[in-house]
Amino acid sequence: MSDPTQANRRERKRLQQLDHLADTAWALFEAQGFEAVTMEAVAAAADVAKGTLYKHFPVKEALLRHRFHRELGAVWPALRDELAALAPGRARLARFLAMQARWCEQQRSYLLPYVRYRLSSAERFDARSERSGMDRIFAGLIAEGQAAGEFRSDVSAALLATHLQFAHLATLLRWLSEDGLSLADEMARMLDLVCNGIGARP
Amino acid sequence: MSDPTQANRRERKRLQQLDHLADTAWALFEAQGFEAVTMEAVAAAADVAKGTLYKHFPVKEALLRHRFHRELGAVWPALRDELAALAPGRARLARFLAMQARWCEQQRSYLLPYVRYRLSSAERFDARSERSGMDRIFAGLIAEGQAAGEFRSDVSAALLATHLQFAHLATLLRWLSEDGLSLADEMARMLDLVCNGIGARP
DNA sequence: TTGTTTTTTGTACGACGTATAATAATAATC
DNA sequence: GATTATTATTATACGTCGTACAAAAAACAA
Repeated sequence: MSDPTQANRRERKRLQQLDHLADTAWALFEAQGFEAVTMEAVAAAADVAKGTLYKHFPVKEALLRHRFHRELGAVWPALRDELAALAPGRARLARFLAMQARWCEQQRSYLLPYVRYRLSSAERFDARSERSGMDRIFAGLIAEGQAAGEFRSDVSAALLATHLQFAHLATLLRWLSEDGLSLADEMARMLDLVCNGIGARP
Repeated sequence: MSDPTQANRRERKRLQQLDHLADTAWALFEAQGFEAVTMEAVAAAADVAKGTLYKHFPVKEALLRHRFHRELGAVWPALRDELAALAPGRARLARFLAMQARWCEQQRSYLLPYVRYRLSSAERFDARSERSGMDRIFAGLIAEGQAAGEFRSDVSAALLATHLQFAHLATLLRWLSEDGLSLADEMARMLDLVCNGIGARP
């Protein structure tokens, strides 16, 4: 296991299996709904033992996460180019959130368990754990804005990003729980709150 | 059941039972730790069937919630008087958070499951559900600040309060997950972020 | 090939939370 | 005060989650 190319092969195979598991799970979710699909069913459909499934995806919501992460990864490069045309900082953030909102509207049925999962899992605070797609993107956009002087720099970019992300998740949760809200509007208001704060302008 | 005094008696008895259940549960938690105590054990210790316990406390964390709610209710009147001496808005909020931080430090071991529970339960967005102690207090402090012109009024007090509360929970979660942080400091910084936003001051 | 390490498997387990039919307790009606 | 209707409680069974672990299989190194 000292050979690096062997280790890479191993890792590539592992990633393939992750995709395989997440894909079969996704097919079941679409057919029967997230709640109705049990982990055993996913394992069976993927021709894998329960324990193996759990090893790679310790909770059911992690299957959603993998899928979303991959989807985001696929469109991110193009998105990134489009954002580059905008001023760093708030403008890019606003555009990103607007696009994200459209995507969320299509994933609405899977979003509630996912948002809950993200909110209650503390992994994002573990410095050693790899940041997920959204985490990294938020962090990047914040850091850019900070560098451009659009965001305050007396607080670390990581903390600002966390702050933004919680507000983001909270907005999603509210949108999911109440009817008749426009997600794009709510996201725009959220960004306004996060950037300007709740204090009255003097 | 049309007699209001009968209904009140009923309700009083129900509340007593809630307290009884939460108290016995709390005793077990202190003896064995939250995770180690099963719901069946709580039910047995309270001389009640499992189903009854679940009827009143649908998830284990709700037992913590009841306890915390009651504790807060006990000290709130005095706290409220003390806060009244301060200017409405940010000053009161800052003081309240500082006191809350001291209390949280004593409850640290129970706080992680509780914070996770609060974050992932969407009940606070259900307009029909009664707001919990902290919810109501945040909402009140925000509304006071809004009335005094310290907080912006182009956004509803409810939304501002939600924003604050998520930031609050996020800060708790971070404090619980990382070592060596001063909760009071983190709360102060959080309030600064919430009030002033992440945008650079012009 | 042989020996070693890592992964997968199968299965059992404890706890959560749900559901339900039978039973007890409480309120309302006569 | 006895009777009926309502509501709360009980006991129990159930499905699922997520964990644990020993046995088997696969991948790797020699």
